[in-house]
Amino acid sequence: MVARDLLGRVLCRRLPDGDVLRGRILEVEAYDGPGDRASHAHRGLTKRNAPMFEAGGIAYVYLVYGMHHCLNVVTGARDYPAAVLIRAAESPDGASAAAGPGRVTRAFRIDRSLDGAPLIGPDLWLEEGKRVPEAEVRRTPRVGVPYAGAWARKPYRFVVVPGGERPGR
DNA sequence: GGTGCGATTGCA
DNA sequence: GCAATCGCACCA
Repeated sequence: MVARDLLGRVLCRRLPDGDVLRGRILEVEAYDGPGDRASHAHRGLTKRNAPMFEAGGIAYVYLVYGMHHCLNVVTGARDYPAAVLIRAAESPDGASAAAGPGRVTRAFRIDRSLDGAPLIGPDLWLEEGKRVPEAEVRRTPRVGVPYAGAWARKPYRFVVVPGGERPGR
């Protein structure tokens, strides 16, 4: 599964001033296919979710609640809407972690100008990182989608737990 | 052309 | 517990 393989990869972002921010991905959620009721794509192609219907390898960035951006990695084939929401990553400053999709995009200065951008640079890209061992991967149901019925309970959320102990949240 | 709400966060 | 804040999906 692509979502699980994104854990540990390094999210990289070049700012307008040339500085580069990096941080390992620590938490993701998968949204898979038109039938996934938790996905923005389940009602079909719209202006907002259009990038999800493109071929994988690009970003899907949208604004939620009028104040927070969320970053997704589009993973499906063309016309098959699938994406992985980046919910948490190491903070670029290396000190703390950015936990929560809105915090990740804020820490990396990601907004809708990157919607649909290819994930192979120049402003946003992914690098290989140390693979996260299975012992440190936790699977849980997704967050914030209680309206999705049975789909809300699918264990499509992947979290890196450094010690290999205790599920997050 | 008008209205309601969300893949959230932060503060009371 | 609840307000903040706005693009856009949906209905008329």
